[in-house]
Amino acid sequence: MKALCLRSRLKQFPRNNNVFRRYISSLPIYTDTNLAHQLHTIFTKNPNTSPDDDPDLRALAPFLNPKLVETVLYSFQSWNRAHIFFTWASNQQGYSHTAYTFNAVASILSRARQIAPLRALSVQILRSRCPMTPGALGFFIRCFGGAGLVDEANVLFDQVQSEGLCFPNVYAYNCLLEAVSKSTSVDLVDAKLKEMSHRGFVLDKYTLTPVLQVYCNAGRFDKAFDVFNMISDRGFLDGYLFSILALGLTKWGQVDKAFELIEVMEARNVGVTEKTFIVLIHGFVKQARLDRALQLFDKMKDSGFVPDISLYDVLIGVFSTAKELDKALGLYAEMKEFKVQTDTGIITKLISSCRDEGELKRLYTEIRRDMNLEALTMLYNSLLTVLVNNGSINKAYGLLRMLMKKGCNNDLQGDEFCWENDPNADSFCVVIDGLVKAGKLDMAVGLFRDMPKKICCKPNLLIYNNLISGLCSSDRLEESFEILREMEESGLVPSPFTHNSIFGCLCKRMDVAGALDLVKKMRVHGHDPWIKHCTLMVKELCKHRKAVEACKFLDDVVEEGFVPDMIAYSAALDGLIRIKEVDLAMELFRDIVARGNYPDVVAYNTMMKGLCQVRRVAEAEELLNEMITKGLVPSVVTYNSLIDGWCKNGSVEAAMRCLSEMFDKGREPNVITYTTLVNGLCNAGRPEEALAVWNEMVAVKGLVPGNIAFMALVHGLCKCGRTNEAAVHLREMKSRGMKPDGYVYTALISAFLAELNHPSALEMVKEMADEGSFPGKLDKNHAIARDAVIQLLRDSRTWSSIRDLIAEGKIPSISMPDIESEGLDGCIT
DNA sequence: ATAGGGTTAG
Repeated sequence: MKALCLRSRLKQFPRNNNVFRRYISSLPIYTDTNLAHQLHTIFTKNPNTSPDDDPDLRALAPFLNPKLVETVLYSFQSWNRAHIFFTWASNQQGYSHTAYTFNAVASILSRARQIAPLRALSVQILRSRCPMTPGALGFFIRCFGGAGLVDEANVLFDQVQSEGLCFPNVYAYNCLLEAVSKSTSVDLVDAKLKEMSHRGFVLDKYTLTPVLQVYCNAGRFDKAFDVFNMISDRGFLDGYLFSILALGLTKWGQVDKAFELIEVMEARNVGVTEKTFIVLIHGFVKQARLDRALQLFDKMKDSGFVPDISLYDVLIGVFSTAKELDKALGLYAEMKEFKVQTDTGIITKLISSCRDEGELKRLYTEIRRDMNLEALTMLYNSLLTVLVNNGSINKAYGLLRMLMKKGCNNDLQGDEFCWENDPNADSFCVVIDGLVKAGKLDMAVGLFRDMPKKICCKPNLLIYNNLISGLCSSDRLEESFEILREMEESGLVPSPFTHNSIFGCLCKRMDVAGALDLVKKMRVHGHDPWIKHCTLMVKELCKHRKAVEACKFLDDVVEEGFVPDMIAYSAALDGLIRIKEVDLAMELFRDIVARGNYPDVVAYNTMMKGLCQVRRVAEAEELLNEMITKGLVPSVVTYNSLIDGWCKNGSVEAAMRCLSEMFDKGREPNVITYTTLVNGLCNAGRPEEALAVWNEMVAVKGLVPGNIAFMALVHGLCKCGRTNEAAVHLREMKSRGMKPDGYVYTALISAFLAELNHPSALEMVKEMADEGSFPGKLDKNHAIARDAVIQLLRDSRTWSSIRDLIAEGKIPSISMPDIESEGLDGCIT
């Protein structure tokens, strides 16, 4: 009894040494204050020496007794000291812990949430075989429950019984149930309830409350309502039990039922506590039931409670995501009425409730006085963001510039805002980013240069990255390097994005040496160069017929330890093929596997195209078989390339066969397939079949031919001498809004001239001239067009029209001397 | 607050 008394008195003391010392000196005789003090001092002051080596401790050990140990345990501020002392005491000869010393250390460890030592303690208490009263067991179990060690509590509860150390009473059971109450262990609860009734225990309120809690946690409302009714029948019902049930229902989405329960409480005059209101409103909001949340919120106020800031915060938060500024402001006004102190979180939510500039300004006028400088800057930055997102980048820029002018005051003309705050780095970030996105790089750089040299405006990584990336996209590489240098000097570490922005720019410029230098630097930073930039380098080099250099670049990148992917290699393959280095391409293609990549369908397509173009269709066919063997599925592109190859190789039959096979294989031919065939058939002098194929594409397959397809057909028909049909398709093409180019017109004109149909040829020249499609001097078709014009000038039916076109400048590229030299000066006035 | 690049038709 005395020990219990002592413990509870000790617990009231804050863990403060002076207070403790004063207390120690007032202790009654039965505790040796001097001893307790000495032990406390030794364990506090020598944290580094092992207690076992301490001669002073060895001297004190024989005087240990449970009461002393308990006193000393509670005297430590740190759980760790207490634990060390407890362990030391455990090992002293002649001393044994009692349930009370175990409980003392258990409560200390539990409060400090020291799970592992607590677990060890449950083993130790069993091993020590110390007997305990049901009350002591209950206390111990509650320590475990408080630390969340539900299973351990349960096991221990059973073991102390089977070992005969304790026979639990209702209180001990209740403690166990309380420990279990945070869990969803319905089975465990049921088992314990059964045990209790077997033993003839009367279930009281403290039994049934945790039981209800567990049923609610597990969503077992059938059982929960049974228990609830049982509690009600026994007359135990109170607001707390209602709130457990209501909150459980809420957590399981049954908001309406929870709300009904509150109404029942009101009807029965069971007071709903403030905490219940708060917890339920939060729960309703979490369940996205703003309607009920607001209803309950009103009830709460009707009951005379002043809602706390957390409720205003969460409700304003909902209105803020819905962008309902008015409703958010309504709550805010109410909050002020209740004199609830606002905070930054709420101000932030109000700011993000604003949809546009107007709303931000309104908000500013309404809550200006409640905002501190930090909040003002936030509002200001929101305004800048809104402006930037609405495309008013100039306005955002202007505002920021205005703010940068010190002594910003009420005279700011034309603006209702009065900013007395300073912009911060975020302000600049928003505007610089906006300027970069709007392509106003010079302004962005200028603003960056003018950033005030203050800590709050120190450019951050995002600013540097955005600026460097913007400059790089505009090929302003030198400035990017300069800014990168400044960035590093300022102590910021470039991110992979920073380096890759510059790397991409170097690749776009085809600066192979520069790119490789940077890759070396990046490797030091542990940054991978983005392969898409390597691919870009390859593409650009290939565009300039430098496919060999591209391959070398890829090799060098590999040398640095970064292996490009198949896409980069495919680009290189294509580049080699474009400069007719098919054998080199083949070599690379075979080498790719050795580099750890597997050629994919696109790579095969590229290779096959290359072979077909140099009439090595048989090899292309071999590749087709190879890819199928490797489990790759040929695409429409694959077949299209092959069809083209066969057509150009004189085997139109094979191409046609392929077309029907495509259907079988489920690779639906597309416009390109048909166009290729139309072209091939016309070249083979088979216009009827070409028209049939065309018809199948349009009428049967419902495909929509584009510019190139139409031009192939028109050109092909001209070639076959089907000029009139060609002209019909030209009409159709134009009626569908497509614009034929000089190539097609020239074909038609030549064809009409060949048929000696000068009037029709003239029509075509007119159309071509009217559309400004007359082939320029550098155009392959220029000579043909010019010859046609000359021929038409020689014909009395057509010459005057041609003369007019020349006079109007619609045939600009035919120079006078050209015509005069033909001796036709009489035709031109 | 950050990926997405390679292949086919006159």
